[in-house]
Amino acid sequence: MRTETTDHKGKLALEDNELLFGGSDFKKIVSVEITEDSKAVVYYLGEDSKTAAREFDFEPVILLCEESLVYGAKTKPIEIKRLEGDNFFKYMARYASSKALDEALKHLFEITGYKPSSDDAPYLHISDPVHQYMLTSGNTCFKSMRFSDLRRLTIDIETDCADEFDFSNAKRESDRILLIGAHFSGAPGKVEFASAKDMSEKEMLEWLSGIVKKYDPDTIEGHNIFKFDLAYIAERAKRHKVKLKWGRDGSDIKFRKSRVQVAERTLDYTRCDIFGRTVVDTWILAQYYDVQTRALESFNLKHLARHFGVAPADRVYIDHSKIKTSFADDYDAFLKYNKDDIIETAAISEILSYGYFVQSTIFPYSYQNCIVRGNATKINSLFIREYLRRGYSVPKNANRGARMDFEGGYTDIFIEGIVKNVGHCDVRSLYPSIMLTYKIAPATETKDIFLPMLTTLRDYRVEAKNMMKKSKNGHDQKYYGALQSAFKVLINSFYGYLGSSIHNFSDISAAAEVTRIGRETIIKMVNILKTEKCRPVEIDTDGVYFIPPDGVSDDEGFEKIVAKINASLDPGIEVEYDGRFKAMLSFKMKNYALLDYDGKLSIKGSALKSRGLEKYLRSITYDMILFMLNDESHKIKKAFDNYYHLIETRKMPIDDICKTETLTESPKAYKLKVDEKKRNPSAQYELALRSGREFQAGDQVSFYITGDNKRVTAYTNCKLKEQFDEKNPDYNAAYYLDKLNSQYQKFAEVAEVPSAPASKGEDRNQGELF
DNA sequence: ACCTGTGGCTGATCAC
DNA sequence: GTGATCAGCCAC
Repeated sequence: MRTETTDHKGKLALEDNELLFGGSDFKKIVSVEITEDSKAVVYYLGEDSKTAAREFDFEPVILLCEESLVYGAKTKPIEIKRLEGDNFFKYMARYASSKALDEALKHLFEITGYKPSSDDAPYLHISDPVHQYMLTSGNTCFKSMRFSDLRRLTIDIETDCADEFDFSNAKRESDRILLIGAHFSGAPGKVEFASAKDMSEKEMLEWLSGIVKKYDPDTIEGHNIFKFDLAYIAERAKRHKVKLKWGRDGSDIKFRKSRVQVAERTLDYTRCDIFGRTVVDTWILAQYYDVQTRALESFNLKHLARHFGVAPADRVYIDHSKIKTSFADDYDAFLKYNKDDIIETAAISEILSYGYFVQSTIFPYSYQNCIVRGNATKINSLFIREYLRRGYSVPKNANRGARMDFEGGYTDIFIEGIVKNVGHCDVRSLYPSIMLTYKIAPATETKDIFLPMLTTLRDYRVEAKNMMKKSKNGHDQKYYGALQSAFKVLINSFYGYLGSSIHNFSDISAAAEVTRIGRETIIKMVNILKTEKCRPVEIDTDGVYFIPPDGVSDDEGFEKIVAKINASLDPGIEVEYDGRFKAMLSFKMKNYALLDYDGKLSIKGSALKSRGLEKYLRSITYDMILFMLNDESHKIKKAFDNYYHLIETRKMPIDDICKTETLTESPKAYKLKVDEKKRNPSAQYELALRSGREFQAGDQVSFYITGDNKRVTAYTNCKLKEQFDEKNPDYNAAYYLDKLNSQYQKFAEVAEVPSAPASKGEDRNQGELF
């Protein structure tokens, strides 16, 4: 392993590690596809910077627990291999073609009664042929490539439909595409247009197909491209009988309904596959990003561009309801608007997709699937790839069906209220460190690759971080940054993989052991802190906030305390001092706010900063906490009165009043449940159903409450934000004032301010306003 | 068709 | 009113 050296492009020569990057040395692959006549087409970046293709026979395999399972099928395998060891899947049958394999699958279903997709089947068929080919060949995408080598085409369309998110409008005769903009990464900053001003819609679609052919992109990218642009384009193409032959083999683009899991959310979308290319949707990338950071207020492009600081200085914004007028009356602004959208999308994509580009060099999945598949699923493929490479049998999941629960991290709160001079320390990578230190790995993982892989990842991450620091140019710095954070994601997913119950090597009792040691470790930390006369404030899983003894008020003092903790913990378990804070509001478990010595406030926890909270409530919460931590509680009342007045007179803007919620299931699924009394009705779904628009799981709905009583039933007294009329504000002031008041009351005790704010000299008790 | 885990807080709804 | 339950969001 040449981890110290770099190749001619300055990349770490990590890619030689077969455990992580697969056993093939086929470099610069940009895409792998399987054809109907069972050929694997490998597209790669050739010496002349042009994309070339090589074809191989695709001989699909199937794993069996018994050799005899395939006896008697119409087609015979060309090879049956006995895999070593005694894991459940002991035989690998190889077939001459996909067609032959299909016959075998049919036979297997007939004799076992299990479908290939069943977890209980006595055979294992990897249904994604591209994945299977990569898995068995050891190929992965993008090895020895730079992100800038990717040929990326970013597109965005403007249409004259009334609802910018509803592609179903495309079905209407009257609807049409007004503009298509396209940006190729090889010509940064340049956007080409096809406009309804000088082309028919049919010609515009043909123009776009021409652009795809001309630039031969590896990726086609866009914001909300799955749910809007491609769906709309396909619908209009159907109408004009235009074929969208965008595939590298000249094939049509293909659609199918799919879903992607993003933490607790499931997003429905229409997946689009283009032969030899990858579709990248920044909307989906932003969803993943938000799970890690919880920093996004909205997933619209305007908001994202501002968040990532990529909005052009002279950015043109057009209210979507005015798109048509702008097209007719202010065409230059219209073009600039589309161009800005595209430039921003390309920039956001570069930031958010880099990590998946790096992942693609590791996992035997297409770039597209590296984006939409979960981490545990991807990690699973590493084990299977390596087991098969060694000719070793593969276990079947031990926990199927019966889900076992196990205990997680320890969380506690010792002091509630405002505290000053608080330090924080945490165990560096708690769960991975526990797995490595105490050698916890899946029981079924007999070839002993789980921990070595984890060690390698950890070492590589350290190295990537060093390289990042040493980098002399922005490009390298970004690359190593993406690399180290991709490693971090993987490292952290190993524990989740153990605890999952659906993968081949997952092992819940091992996961339970990891968390048990985790709890033991953090309790030990707290006890040492107490011995050192510190007062713990709040702990959560791997870290502690604590007040030091009197007299300790600088980093050195805190570091000494942390050193004491480290001295008592097992080698391999390292505690890091993570900084100190001027003041802290310890509110509830997992809910607190920190004021640092630069005066910056950071807020954590769903009770204090949830997107489910209306903006004005988030805002007053922030104000109150900031005042409290700065010893300016006397200012709270005035702020409260301001908010109160704005709501009372309905001058508070609707953006601050409305609530935005994500539909976690489709309105149809919701309605079924409500009808069967399996769930309660709720406003966002009722509005989605009433709107007439086709909402899907993962879509967001912004709405507000109407009526004049503070105790109205929300789902019968609500309107979409779009229905709001500024000139005739009809939100329920009493309802929102009551919420304002409750929020105030929550903090009144902590802040030691009057418990009943008198806004207009009225008498109020217990915070009751009405 | 898709899936890393547990723990905690809050608001909305409904049965009692 | 109160408690139970669910859904949604968030911390780690």
